[in-house]
Amino acid sequence: MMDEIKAVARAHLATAGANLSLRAVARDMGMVSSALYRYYGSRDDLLTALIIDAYNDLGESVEAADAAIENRCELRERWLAATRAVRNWALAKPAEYALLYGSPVPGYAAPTDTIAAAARTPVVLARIVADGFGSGQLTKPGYLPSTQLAESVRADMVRARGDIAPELPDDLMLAAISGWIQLFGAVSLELFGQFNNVIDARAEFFDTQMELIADIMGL
Amino acid sequence: MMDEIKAVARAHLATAGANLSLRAVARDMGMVSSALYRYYGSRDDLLTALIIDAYNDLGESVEAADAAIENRCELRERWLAATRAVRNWALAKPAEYALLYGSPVPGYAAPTDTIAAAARTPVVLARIVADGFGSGQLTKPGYLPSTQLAESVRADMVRARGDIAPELPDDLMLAAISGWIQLFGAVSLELFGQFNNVIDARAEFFDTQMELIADIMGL
DNA sequence: TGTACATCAGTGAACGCGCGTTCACTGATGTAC
DNA sequence: TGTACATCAGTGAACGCGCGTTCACTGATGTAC
Repeated sequence: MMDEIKAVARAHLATAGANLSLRAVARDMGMVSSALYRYYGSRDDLLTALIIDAYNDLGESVEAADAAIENRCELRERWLAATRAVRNWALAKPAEYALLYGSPVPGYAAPTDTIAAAARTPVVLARIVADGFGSGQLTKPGYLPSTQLAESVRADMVRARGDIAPELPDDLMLAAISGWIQLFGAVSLELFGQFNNVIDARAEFFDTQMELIADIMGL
Repeated sequence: MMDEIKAVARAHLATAGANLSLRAVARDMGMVSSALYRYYGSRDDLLTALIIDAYNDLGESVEAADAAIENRCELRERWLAATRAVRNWALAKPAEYALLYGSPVPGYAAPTDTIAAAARTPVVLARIVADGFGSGQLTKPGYLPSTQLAESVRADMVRARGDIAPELPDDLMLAAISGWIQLFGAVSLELFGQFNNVIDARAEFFDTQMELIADIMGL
């Protein structure tokens, strides 16, 4: 059924990148290409389903990694566990990572259905900081920026913390977003080949970066 | 001649992404597709030429932005100018940015010819830190990590600073690389759509991030 | 218990298009004697 | 000044392949009477 189609399509992503071919998927399933139209209205619909699945799969991994830290006050442990989960997921499923965080697929515009699934991972990261603030354990980032926040950036921070952590101060929210950027920057540069001939000790290097940004966040 | 082919191919990248089509390029030039083979041995050769050109174009922008800061001791100004040049270039040429820093093109392996061109931008960034250290102005990062560097990461730092700044201490080199990650993380997340519905004040937000990381680097 | 009908997953042919690459060739230009 | 030749950019047909999507259809299964 639909799940089997997605499974085969996922396998194809791994070799063909985002150039997903309906005919190739059908071929692998021993079907004729037109049969897929009973399940997905078009190639883009299938792609959307794959993207949502991938966001959810990543989100679940990260949620599980965070949840596995029993002492919820060990904020740094939670941060390290969650960020490692992102990297491990990306290494295990590079094509799906590229689908989510790589170059946009030409001619494909992600529908709004994807945004809830896309938010799961950032929410875990934000929640770590919010939990720390909520318990009084974390009152300010480990490093306060020397420059003042522009009003427009402040407005973005207000919206970004939204329902997750409405009471979180701007500078903590900004620190969390910096961590988010550092995390996905590190994973993307590694996966997309920019570490070749530069960084060999990749897991250790990643940990170093995440420890550093944890310091900055004050975890 | 060859430059005109590349110019047309670049225009195609903008609409078709990395799915560059030789036939489409030839069509736009009013030629027959086989004529291109007089200039490029294959589609991959053309792609390689475009990648090298793009790395050089970006590198030149960044070098020029850095060089425009007359007082070479204004390290923070140099850092902000160089990083803004990366972002501006990426916004002006999103398809070329995606070609360099986005998902790898399926079935294409970048030849080693690209690495010298690819290094130009990182070299500018590293040189800013190295200049600061060389002049005695910058002796340590603005924030010292709480954890010790693993031996394997230390070895990568040694190689990474290579000929650019052989005398640079590990922690400064690491800070520079963190800046590199933050920079490309911020640009990639913005360009690849992860800021949609999250960050609106993009230029200001980018500056905020680059100021913060400049603090961390000690600039 | 047996017949008539509806459902619906999957077929196969077709439409109209795309692609990279090869290969023998044309025909204008420039050079050598 | 005029002819013979070489160069070489670009042609056009072909090979063998790919694609997404549509549409009338087959044929097995399950349901209703």
